[in-house]
Amino acid sequence: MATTDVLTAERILEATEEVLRRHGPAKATVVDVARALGVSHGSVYRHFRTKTALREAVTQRWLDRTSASLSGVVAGSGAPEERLRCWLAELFSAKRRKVGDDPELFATYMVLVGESSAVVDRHRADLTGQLAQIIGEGLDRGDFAAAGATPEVLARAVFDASGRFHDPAYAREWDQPGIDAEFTALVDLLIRGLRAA
Amino acid sequence: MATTDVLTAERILEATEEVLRRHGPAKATVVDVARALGVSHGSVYRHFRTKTALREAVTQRWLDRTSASLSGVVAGSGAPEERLRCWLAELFSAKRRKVGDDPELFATYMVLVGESSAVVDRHRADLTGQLAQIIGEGLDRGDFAAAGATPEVLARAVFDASGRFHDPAYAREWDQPGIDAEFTALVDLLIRGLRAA
DNA sequence: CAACTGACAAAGATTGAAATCTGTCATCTG
DNA sequence: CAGATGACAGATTTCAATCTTTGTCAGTTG
Repeated sequence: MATTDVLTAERILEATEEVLRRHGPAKATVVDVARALGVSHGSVYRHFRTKTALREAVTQRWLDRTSASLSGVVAGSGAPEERLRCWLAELFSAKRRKVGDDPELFATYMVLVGESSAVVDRHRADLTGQLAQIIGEGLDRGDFAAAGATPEVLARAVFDASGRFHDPAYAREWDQPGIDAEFTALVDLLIRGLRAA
Repeated sequence: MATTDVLTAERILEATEEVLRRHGPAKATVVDVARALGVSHGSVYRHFRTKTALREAVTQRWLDRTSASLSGVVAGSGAPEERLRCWLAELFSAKRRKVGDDPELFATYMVLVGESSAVVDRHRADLTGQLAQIIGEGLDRGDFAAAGATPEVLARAVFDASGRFHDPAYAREWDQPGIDAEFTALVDLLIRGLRAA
């Protein structure tokens, strides 16, 4: 069976996720990953130059799963305003689901995210790119008014403004009562700011 | 001289700030504070029940200085829109000045702030109260449109939305090039969202 | 010969005994 | 007698010895 006897980067990433889930970020060693795969740790180093590179690859995979799940909303067929609302709601709810379902695993990924700012910057660029796509369509259709700004600048502003509802630094506030009302108030304010006068 | 021979809470707070500045948050002990004042550490405990209470009081003093410096803008006489812009700019620049002038002291206060969430909640309530004051006036004058929301809800939305430019968690991004343009883009978006249709 | 192994040096983490700190309180002092 | 002291117990921190991990590479295996 090719999936169990050829050592690929993919299989290593899978095993690393499992080890991280079991042991947490502090105690997950390269030797643990190798043991889980039944190989020597030297073999892992053939696919990832350093432990840091391995951790970054795992982090990227995790973040990319979020980006991918949102790209469906970008490609959707509704009005831009509705898709923007939906995109922000989906981002918030996806993050909230991740913390709620497995807080320890989420904490693990928060540590990894804190370590690899380049990967995070890329993820942020992905997401603001998706936002810029939606906002750009809104401008083209005349639903939104740019007021001198490009879709990219507006996307970045919307992304920053909604940080409290997707930045993991605020995760412990996401189950407080009233959070949904605060989210709605913020999104309403942003959408009114984008709308054509 | 009353300022040097009577042991007051105020003098203890002053000495604590000095000790924190010198030693940092991890190595600042109650005995250090007492030594700086020339008293025994038992005397410090007469004014603050625990070391935690002392740290919280110092943190509150520090945060209150920011609130106080902004209240001038709230009480100002310009148009609400201009005062809101000015308030946000002043908050951002005050925070930025604090990191820039003495990064180590700022890091010290970031540790303290992370410890005492109740004090931070109060500070946030102070600041959103100031914002609500300005926004409320804007609504009264007809410069702003509520769209069904109270000044408090809008204030909270504006405060959350501008988090990247005042939350210490983002401090390391505050000297990146382009940050001022991003700040302006965000504030423009928020103000357009608040304006009467 | 491409993929893997495992012994190894250097870097980093763990541990537990000793030192320091927090918070209390019986006692002292002006 | 209000306010300050300092000795003390228990909690926390430090530090150095020891053990684990990372990353390399000469050598093995299919």
